[in-house]
Amino acid sequence: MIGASEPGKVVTRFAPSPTGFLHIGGARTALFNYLFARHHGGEFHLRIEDTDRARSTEPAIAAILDGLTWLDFEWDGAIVYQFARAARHAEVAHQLLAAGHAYRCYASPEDLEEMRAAQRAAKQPMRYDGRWRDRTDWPNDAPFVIRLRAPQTGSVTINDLVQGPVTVANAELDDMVLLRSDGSPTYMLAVVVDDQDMGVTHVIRGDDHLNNAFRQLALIRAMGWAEPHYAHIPLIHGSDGAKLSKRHGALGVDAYRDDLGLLPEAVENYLLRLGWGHGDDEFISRAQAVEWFDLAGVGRGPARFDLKKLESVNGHYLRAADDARLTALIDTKVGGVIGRDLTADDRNLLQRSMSELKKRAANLNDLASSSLFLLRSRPIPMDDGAAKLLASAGLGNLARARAALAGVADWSVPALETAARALAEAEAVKLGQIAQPLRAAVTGSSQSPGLFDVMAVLGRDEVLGRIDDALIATQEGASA
RNA sequence: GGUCCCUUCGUCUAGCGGUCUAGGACGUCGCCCUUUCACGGCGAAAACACGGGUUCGAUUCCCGUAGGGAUCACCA
Repeated sequence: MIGASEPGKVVTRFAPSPTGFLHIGGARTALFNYLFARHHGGEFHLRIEDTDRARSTEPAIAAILDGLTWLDFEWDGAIVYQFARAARHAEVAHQLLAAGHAYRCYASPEDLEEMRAAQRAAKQPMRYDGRWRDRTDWPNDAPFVIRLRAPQTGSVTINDLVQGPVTVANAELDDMVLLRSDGSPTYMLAVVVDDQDMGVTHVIRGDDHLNNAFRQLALIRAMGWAEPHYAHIPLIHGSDGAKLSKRHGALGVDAYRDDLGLLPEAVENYLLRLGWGHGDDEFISRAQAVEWFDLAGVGRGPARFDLKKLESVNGHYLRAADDARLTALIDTKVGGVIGRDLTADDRNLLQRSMSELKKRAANLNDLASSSLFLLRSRPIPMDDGAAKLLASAGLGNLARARAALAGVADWSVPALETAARALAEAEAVKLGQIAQPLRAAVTGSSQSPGLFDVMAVLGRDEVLGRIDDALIATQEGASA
């Protein structure tokens, strides 16, 4: 036993193959395992299935751990590396062989390919035909594999916690390979032995493994081990209903963080609601998720991935997030664009604007780009909308607005607004006639947070300076 | 193709025989708020795949059909 556990305690595990990044489907499987374990006060373990030496990589392992850590799915105990346990797997295979529950098969890959070709031609199901099942006339030095002597009659029913009772006839299953001719264990053997040794009580995984469960059960029964509970959750599909691929956002979770600028709690909440629901609740905290999560509520059909909804959920969490945290999260993004490290003053400026900025952003990238105008040095760049506003407003209005603002003694939001409104009234124009050109001059854009809020945070000198910049630029543009 | 599984608005879902004139959310559209954009508020269009049963009564139970998915390696 390598996974410490008390009798009756729930033990789950997440067991990814380190052949690539932690993708969104894997993250959801991890989430469900994590939540189920925590809900029952049990343990959540992590096992890296690195038996495929050709495809397993160190960077992939690092990416998986990084993703789980970012999502805050804290695992219990030490990480189990499957490859390191190969000797134990082989030991079980030989135990089975000695007990007569497994046998040597000397069929070569070519023999088997020939067999399958014949089955294909005859439109028969392609299954190992058991040709070595009862033979003992073993060639001396020929390589062989060890196959499980699986039951051939009757049927097996799994009471899957998600799928319900599922029955498969044993005749549908063939004798799977346990130990390869080079002595290495197959996945089927390794999974069963590791789950057993780790004390896993609930196997929660993608439903691409549902068929495997029946064969694994045969192995478990041959060993006389305790049978775990199974829960096979449907895979996530792309927006077109096809299997999730890179086209639909089957990215590593690091891409959700770095490229899409999403918050981990948003990704978690979205993943939780994908295939599972709790009444009409849309926003569910970690604590609530732990309290409410159950496997029976997981849908049996594949759910489609919807980036729009994920972004919407992210917007919700962004608006709820702490201003200092958000400021820290966009720090390097912003610094990269303006071409310098942020100063303490910069950060202070960002943080004081954050409550307004975050209402307008769906992700951290939007948040960072919408905050740039605060930190840019004069003269700040004008976008097309701003240039158009300034050109049509004319010099007079902007100059009069500047004069009105310059006369404001107390540089506060209400005082600035009062001054602008007074000017609009005196000129007999709508406030927008005054505010829009000002917005363009001060923010370089036709869209921004509340103008008076912006002016208040930027300060008198900076605001008047920016207006002067715009006046000069407009004058030059008009005379050119 | 064999086996297994699934099927409520475009999408995620609520519903677990009568509460359904089928609820919520995203998206879409309209209105309000308003100095812009957002946020927020209000409202609209939008679904029980189809056909048989069972039942006094089916979105809910059963069986077909269609559609979708998973899987059939000395890969995991």
